[in-house]
Amino acid sequence: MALRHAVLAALLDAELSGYQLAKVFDLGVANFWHAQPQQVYAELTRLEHDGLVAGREVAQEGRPNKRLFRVTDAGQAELERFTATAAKPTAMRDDLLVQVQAADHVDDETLIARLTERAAFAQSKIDLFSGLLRTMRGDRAEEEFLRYGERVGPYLTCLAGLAFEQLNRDWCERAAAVLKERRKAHVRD
Amino acid sequence: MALRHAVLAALLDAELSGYQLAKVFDLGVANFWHAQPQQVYAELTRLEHDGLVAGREVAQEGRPNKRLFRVTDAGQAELERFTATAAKPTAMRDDLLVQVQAADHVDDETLIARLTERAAFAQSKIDLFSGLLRTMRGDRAEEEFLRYGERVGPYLTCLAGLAFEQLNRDWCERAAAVLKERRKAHVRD
DNA sequence: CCGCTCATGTAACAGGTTACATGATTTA
DNA sequence: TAAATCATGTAACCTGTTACATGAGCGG
Repeated sequence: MALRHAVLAALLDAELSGYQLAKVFDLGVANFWHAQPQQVYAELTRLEHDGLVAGREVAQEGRPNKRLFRVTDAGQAELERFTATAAKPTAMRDDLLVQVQAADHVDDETLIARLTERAAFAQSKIDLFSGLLRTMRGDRAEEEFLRYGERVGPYLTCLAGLAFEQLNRDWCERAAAVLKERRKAHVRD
Repeated sequence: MALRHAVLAALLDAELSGYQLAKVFDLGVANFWHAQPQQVYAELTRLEHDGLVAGREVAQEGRPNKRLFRVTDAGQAELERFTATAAKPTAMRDDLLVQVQAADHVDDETLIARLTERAAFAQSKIDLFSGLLRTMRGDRAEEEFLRYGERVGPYLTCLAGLAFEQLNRDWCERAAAVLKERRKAHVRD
């Protein structure tokens, strides 16, 4: 039961439709949680059933009608309760790490390719997050925004996402460099 | 089908029993993948059935017998195939991030407590990983080990784990500091 | 004698992924 | 005219978590 709270947290800032929420939790954008659209729709149904969010139908012209959801008082209370419980640390689970663990026993050419791909992906997320942060803080300096800004939650999670992707990129580049160096050393043998 | 490859990768270095593997993938030690013991045993059964690992019974005195597993040629080939396929980037999924996303809408006292807890946990993993790295490289300098060491896969994944936990710790401390500062600012209003 | 480590599992459940389905409108 | 976007779901499946079960030896 974790997606529930992620959805509630996402709805704190604005009324959103299932479709918009699905995009928030999509791979490209997700800075604090990730989920498939199907999961989001299913969760919204459950949340509404449990009275933690309330939806209202909005008629649109030229495109399908949509339902906008907002957090109810019960939903707010549930978030409060959730925050009070300890969050168990995320377990490391990344295919790329498994592949690197197997280095020296698999083809390093392909492994270097995987690392290079991932570094590029991380870079694109870095660009995305940097832009989001700039938008959030507007013309204020970061320190000032963090002290006096009206809402820092999303900013802090975005900072985490940025740092994480920078780490990803740097580590991938380092690992790729190491494997390349070793190939040269090996050839010399 | 990801745990399979993690198990295969773990068995590259040594013949291990299910029990030993379970510890490798346990929360405390896992530097490249995490899984419950039950999952490990189940996966081993499947891997053996598929001929990717081979187990041999080892009789012991004073304690239960155990089965040691090693990677077969087919298992090696499977790992090779796996490495050739692109690994999809890990999706961010951390309860703590959700809690921080909701900051400004929930009690910051408890949130700061959560962040402090996590920072301490991260620190303990930093210590653990630092020790593992020292053990792996022995008396060699890191650069030298990475260039000429016989096996760098585990070292690289451990480096990733270390960097990740350092990031965790730093971010948690930063976020907690920001929330504390804001409480002061708020009181002054 | 209590709890820990070694050693291996089964069963039920919760959570997440993939595939499939529909249908209108806007953009290239 | 093909593809992308808006908008919402169902169903089957795979993966991971939690609870439970067993049994011997070892250390405090």
